[in-house]
Amino acid sequence: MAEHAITPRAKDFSEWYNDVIMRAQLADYSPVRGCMVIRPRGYGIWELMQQALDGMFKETGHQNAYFPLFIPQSFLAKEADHVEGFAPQLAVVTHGGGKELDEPLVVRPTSETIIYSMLSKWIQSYRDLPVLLNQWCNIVRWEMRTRLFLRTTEFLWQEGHTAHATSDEAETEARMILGIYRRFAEEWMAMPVITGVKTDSEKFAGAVRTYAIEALMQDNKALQAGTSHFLGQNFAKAFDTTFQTAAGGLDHVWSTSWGVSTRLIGGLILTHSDDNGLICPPRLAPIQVVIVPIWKTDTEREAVLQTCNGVMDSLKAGGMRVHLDWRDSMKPGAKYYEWEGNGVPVRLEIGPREVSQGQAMLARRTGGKAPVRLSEVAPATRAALDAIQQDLLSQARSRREQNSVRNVTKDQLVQLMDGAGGFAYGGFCGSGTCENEIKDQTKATVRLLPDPEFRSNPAPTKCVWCGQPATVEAVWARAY
RNA sequence: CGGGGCGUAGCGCAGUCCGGUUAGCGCGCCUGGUUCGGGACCAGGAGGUCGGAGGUUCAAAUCCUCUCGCCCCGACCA
Repeated sequence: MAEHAITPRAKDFSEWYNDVIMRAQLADYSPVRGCMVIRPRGYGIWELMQQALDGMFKETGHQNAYFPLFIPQSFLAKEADHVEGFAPQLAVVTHGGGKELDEPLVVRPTSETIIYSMLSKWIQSYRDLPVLLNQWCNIVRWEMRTRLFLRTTEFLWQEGHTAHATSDEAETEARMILGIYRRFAEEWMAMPVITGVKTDSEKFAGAVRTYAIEALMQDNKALQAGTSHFLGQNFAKAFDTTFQTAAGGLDHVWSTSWGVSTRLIGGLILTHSDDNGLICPPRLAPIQVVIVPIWKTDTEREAVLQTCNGVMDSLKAGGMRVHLDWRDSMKPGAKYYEWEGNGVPVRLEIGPREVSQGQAMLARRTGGKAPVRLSEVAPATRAALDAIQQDLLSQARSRREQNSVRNVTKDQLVQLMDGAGGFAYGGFCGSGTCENEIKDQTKATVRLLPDPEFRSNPAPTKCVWCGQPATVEAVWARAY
């Protein structure tokens, strides 16, 4: 196994990010520009993410379905903002079976159009509502510049699509999903997020409102980690998705769409990892515990083997994902480095010394090594995993808070974005003029108009930029 | 599309300016042995269209022209 050297974060953060991915074998560049291969160690994380999210979607009444990859080009054009927003990013198939197609097919950049065209057939009455769908799939958005996981031409995601009888119900759905995303980010990824609504310039093409979760990465750039859109009746009108109301009238459905993608893996890396490689939060670690046996003689080998197998069994019985590294071609120290680079949260070292003392040495990826009694190895390891999960979240949260500035002035905003970066909270008049000027001069965008929980107290009264009365509070940052 | 960097063994690189035997080095890989508690060592091996095409030359990894691709920064982007 060729190991990949890791550039320190302080030297070159972008290189560090790439190096961590290569070292941990999460992904690789593909022969096709802008695309990536997700390798087993990376895909394993995605599978765990899928399981967790899918469970939450099912619990809230959603069902999975699958809609086709190809969308007639004319469908995209039916919603004006939608086509305008996505036109530059489309991959279009013009030939099939050796012939030019009558109508070009778009490789889905998102599936609203094809889904609403189908919902129009399936929905007749308010009794058919709500429709709560989700699909796990790949999508393609042509990008000028790509980065592994964070922005690739093709990526994997889930897209939820729901149709409701009332505006309020759709709004509630969009909000509820945002809560799921937040819970997932914090409880599974140990990645704290702020929630709120996007400005018009940042919202999804075709949405009435876009809600989002935003996280702050280690380099103090923001990452949009998930979005949930209240679509109003925009797509329903474009695709004539109507239903008969209880009163006998005809109305267009109210709808939502929402998604998170393999970009989350990039967020996970950028939130937790260090100069030694990946740090994977235990709940999303394909391997949570690696057991490294140590022996010299055949006699020792037998005793160690027996103990290791016993430990592995009890950890598995305790619901943990364990790997026993029984390779005899590597010294223990070399294995330590390898598994650290791979991000495995807990390592158990078991040699003759441990066997004779009835213990195992438990090393945490986040630092620290201590013996645990073999009789308590499962609960002790479980506790270590839980502690690591909690520590990662609280460390990330305090880092975010240390790099958040409240009630910034114009000068502070400029200086901050030009220097350290981070989240800048301030008053905003709401004008596109100020928003654009700030973007031009600081390269920072409004990440969110934060939800009440995240707002400053007292609320800012004046616009950071123009000094006019503030209509809302905004959070600025440079973003991925 | 602009600016910068770069394509030589699986990975990381030297050699290129100033053309000259069989193109090297480290890591990894294979075989054998000794090792084994934080990246082991010795010996012997395998592995190359020097990104591609054309040109100059007695001779090209090296010089010239064209071309393909990758990374970083920018423009752009739920």
